[in-house]
Amino acid sequence: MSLPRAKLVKNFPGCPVEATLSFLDGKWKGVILFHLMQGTLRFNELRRKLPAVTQRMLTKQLRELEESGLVSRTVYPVVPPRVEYKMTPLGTTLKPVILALAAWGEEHVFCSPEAASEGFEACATALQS
Amino acid sequence: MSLPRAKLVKNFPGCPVEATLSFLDGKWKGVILFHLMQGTLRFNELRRKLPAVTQRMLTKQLRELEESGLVSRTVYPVVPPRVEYKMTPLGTTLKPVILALAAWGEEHVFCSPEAASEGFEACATALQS
DNA sequence: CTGAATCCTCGTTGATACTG
DNA sequence: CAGTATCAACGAGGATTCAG
Repeated sequence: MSLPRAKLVKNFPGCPVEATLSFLDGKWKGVILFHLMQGTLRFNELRRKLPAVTQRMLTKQLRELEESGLVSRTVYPVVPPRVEYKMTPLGTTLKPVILALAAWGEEHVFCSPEAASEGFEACATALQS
Repeated sequence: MSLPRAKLVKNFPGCPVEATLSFLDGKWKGVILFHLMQGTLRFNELRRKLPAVTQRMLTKQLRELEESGLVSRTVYPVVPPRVEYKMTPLGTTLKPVILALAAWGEEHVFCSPEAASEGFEACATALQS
């Protein structure tokens, strides 16, 4: 494996589970990663995927993901500005983890038809390939 | 599946990943679950496994895990008090998730020989059975 | 469109001491 | 041993405004 190691921004953890969780810290990183698994997204596209997140928070979490080396940020020098976010190669190694999280959430938490109809399951299974 | 659904303590999430993460929220739940995967543990045994956590926080996180239905708490009416914590059947369904988190942490975060020598890998693989 | 800069609140966490 | 109680501090996160 020649991938760069994930950068530990905060204190060194005492356990690998804690280590991984520290990268998903904050309230939105897991969800951001989940959506970026499906491909590159622009800033406002991400905002629409995360109806509850503040602009400020989305920016902040994205910066932290970038600093961790899980997400890359590409700025196109055009007017109006265009900024695209996508997973880095290191970020894609988190796919099995995100999928495990999503699968458990679907199986043991979600129950409403609304949630089921949003296509989480189809999305997740499609990403398994 | 006849298991009870995990109880959503806080706001209803908009995504299954967020849902699962909400159960691992707080700084220690993931690690607690990781250690309880290996079997029942008493309160002070858990404290020794989590050198950095305060007594107050450990109690709080355990209560939240109990409220979520992931961990059970058994009090033995003896002197001195004896309280045992173990995963519920629902909690054990999180094993694949915890293992995924642990595996990624080992692969992409940990690098120090000290950490490696603590037997995380051996522990995790042993639990796969 | 994609942010940065402020200000402010509220919850989480730590420290410490006490108890059955 | 396994907690509870209380106080204080910090910082994550929200609301709002300004900018290239």
